[in-house]
Amino acid sequence: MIDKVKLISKCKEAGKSITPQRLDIIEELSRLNTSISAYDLLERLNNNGHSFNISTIYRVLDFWIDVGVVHKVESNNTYLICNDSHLDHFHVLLHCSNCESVKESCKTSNKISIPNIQKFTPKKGQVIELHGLCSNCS
Amino acid sequence: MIDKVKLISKCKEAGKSITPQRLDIIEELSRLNTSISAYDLLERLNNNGHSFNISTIYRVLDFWIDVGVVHKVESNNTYLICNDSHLDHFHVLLHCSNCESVKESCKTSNKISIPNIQKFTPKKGQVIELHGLCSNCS
DNA sequence: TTATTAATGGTATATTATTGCAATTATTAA
DNA sequence: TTAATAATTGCAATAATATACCATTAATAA
Repeated sequence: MIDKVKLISKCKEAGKSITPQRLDIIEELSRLNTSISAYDLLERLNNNGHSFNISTIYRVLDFWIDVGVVHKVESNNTYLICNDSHLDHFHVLLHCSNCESVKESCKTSNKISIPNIQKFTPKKGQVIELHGLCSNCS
Repeated sequence: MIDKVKLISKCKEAGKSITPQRLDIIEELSRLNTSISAYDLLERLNNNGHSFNISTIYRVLDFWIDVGVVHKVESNNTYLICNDSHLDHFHVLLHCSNCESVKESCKTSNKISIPNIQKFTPKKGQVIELHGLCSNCS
């Protein structure tokens, strides 16, 4: 489960406020151990007593992405809670082609190294998706 | 412009055949120097005398992705012709957050290095998208 | 408290992608 | 070559993902 105190302090740092909806949605996401689509998250929440609208889900996910607590997994349009929001290294998402799980590699020793490419300046803290086979499936 | 002879030989290797539609579509893609969405590609083609259906565009793009000649840019749902289909290294797409261009880094010296992460086995030849500022915009 | 700003709900709609089936084209077998 | 078979394409419908707009509600500041 997510650490609410930590969340609140992150929001304060970013000058943003937590609302009940934002808390409910991030808590639901934190119950999962893999990524989920916006519509599936909506369904889970609404089957569980809530009655969110899809636009709220997208807005709240974007809010948490802004704060640095959620990543969007671009290759399958799902959303994943972020274990580690340090901005000084890349976040590596490991996407298993077999079981479809997406996990974040959070060991700092696993820093990916990217050479200076054609004078391109990579953004700090960005997400890099790697596809392959996870330890269970390989 | 794309090298047709090379394309044909790649298809043969993969046991696939080239059709007029497949050629027309890949030729249009090769006229661009950045990535394009499926619907925009459809519009360009159809403004230019063709009358493709969107499903053909998607199917043909998937065909070329299979052959290794096209990459899908997952972060903005566009498609990019591939300069370099070697399967033994990662393809790095440089996505400029300012001018929105997407270019492939094709120098082999620019190999990205990824450590062994949690016993994860990365797929050969996969595409890695990097976001940042290109040389023009930084 | 009142004014102002921010967030949410609801609907409509935009964007991206796939499916099923018929028609056409290409390939293979006879 | 012709018939049979397989692959591809066209077309329409629809699924899946995401955003825009505006009214309402909640939070914050004066």
